[in-house]
Parts: sequence; structure tokens; C-alpha cells
Amino acid sequence: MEDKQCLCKNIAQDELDRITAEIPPENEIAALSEFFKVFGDPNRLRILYFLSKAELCVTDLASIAGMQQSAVSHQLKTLRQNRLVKLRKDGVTSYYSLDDLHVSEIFLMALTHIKEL
Amino acid sequence: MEDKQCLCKNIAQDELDRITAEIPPENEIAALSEFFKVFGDPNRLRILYFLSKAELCVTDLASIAGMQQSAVSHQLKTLRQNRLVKLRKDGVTSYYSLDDLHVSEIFLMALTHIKEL
DNA sequence: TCCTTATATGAACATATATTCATATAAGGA
DNA sequence: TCCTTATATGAATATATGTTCATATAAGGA
Repeated sequence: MEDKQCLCKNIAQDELDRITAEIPPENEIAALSEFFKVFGDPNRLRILYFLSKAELCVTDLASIAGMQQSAVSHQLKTLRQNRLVKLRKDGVTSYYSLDDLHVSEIFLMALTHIKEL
Repeated sequence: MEDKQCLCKNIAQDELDRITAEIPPENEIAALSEFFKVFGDPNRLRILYFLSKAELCVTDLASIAGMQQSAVSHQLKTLRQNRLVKLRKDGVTSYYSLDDLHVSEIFLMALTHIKEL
């Protein structure tokens, strides 16, 4: 707790202390922000949208998302590291699909919010 | 539609076309990713958490979030531009509070997801 | 083994982004 | 008007991040 406490009268000190004490732990905040950051790129959002509809290979994803194959691979790596997609290999081809049911929910909720603006 | 269509047999061309046709428009994708990006910073998440509990002034926020006043002001500007918080002035003091009920929902949903990992 | 195809990987690079530092601005009191 | 306080703003800076380019790696067929 810093010592630069405001002198304004809007909130009691003990109320402030209570709020501060209840915040989720540091590692959860970090994980949360990391989670949201993954959705914070338009190309990754497109990839997630397409994968919410069907299992797709890298080349098809690159094609329909209008991205280079390499860029898609990089993004898929990020999505895998964050456990949002999973990989199935068949010969030389890699197929990706969603590995997290929350993605569609979150996508929908945020879309609802955007449309209310 | 690019011409680098994959020859793999996982999905029919018309299925692929249908998926591509259904994606939300460009401006919605952009708005969505922007929305998520705002939550993708730990300090902004902290600010939003605190404001979900009470209306607070900049100095108190800076204090409990462990940030410099200037950094808080910058972040609050971003949050205001994205209509997530609102400002009430009283004399020299500015008080901020949530301007969007979705914030708590989104925060909770994501926290649930994080805890399932 | 060599060649082809699909994809992953890493470096380079351009751009984005959060914080710091300095100070401008706003509000209020003496 | 001057001074103090609270906050906003802008430039500088360090770091992060997404894309491109080149190529390594994996898989399979000849």
C-alpha cells in the first residue's frame, strides 16, 4: 500500500482496503490479461472464428483469412500455447480445431456488446 | 478468395465458401479485437476490477494499483475512449466508474475459464 | 535416396504499445 | 492575481508484437 492516499472524501479507507484485499492474485491477473490479449488481434480472431465452424488445415486457413501461410503458422502456435486450439496431423497435413468451448461464448458475448454501441 | 486452395480432403469447397461468407464484417472484427485488446493489459485489468467495486479517483487508483498517476491517466483515457468507464468531476477531483455492465460478466467468464486450466 | 508438398521455425523488420518524465490544464482558495 | 492541488497530455523511450522472408523440418511417393 502506497502512502499517496488521496484526501478526497469519496470512499472510506477501510472500504478501499477491502477492495484491495479482494483482487484476484497476481498470477490470475496475468493469466487473464494474457487470455484476452490472444483475442486482441484481428487475424487471430478470424482464425478462431473459422475454426469455430470447422476443422481446417493451415493452407485453407491462410487462404480464407487472407494471410500468408507463415503468419498463420505463427498465430496457430500462439493459439496452441494458450490451449485455444488443438492439432491433428494426417500425413503432411496439419488440421486445427477449437480446443476450448469458451471461445464461442466469449466471441458471442463480445459481439453482442459491440453491436450495442 | 485466394487461389491457393488446399488439396486436402477434409472439407468441401462449398462448405469452405459458406464459412467464409458468414464471417462478421470487417468493422466488427476490428471492433472486437480492439475491445479484447483493452482487457489484454494487466494494469488496465486491475483498474477495471477496482472500478467494478467502487467509484474511485485517479490518485486512489494509482495507489491501490501500484501505478504512477500519469500511467493511470493514460490508461483511463483509453478506457474512456472505449466507453468502458465514465468520468464525474467534482472540483479538482475526477472520479471514474464503470460505464459498461458487460465488464463484470466478461471478467467473470474469463476468470472461470482461467481457473479451469 | 531424391524430390515434392505442407508446415513450422527463426531472424529481420516495421509498427504498436505501455511507462516515464515533464509540464500543461483545470479548479479552488487566499 | 498567485499559489496549490489533482489530473491530463505529449514527447521520449524501452519493450512487445505481428508480418515477411528464408529455410528447416516432417511426411510420403517414386
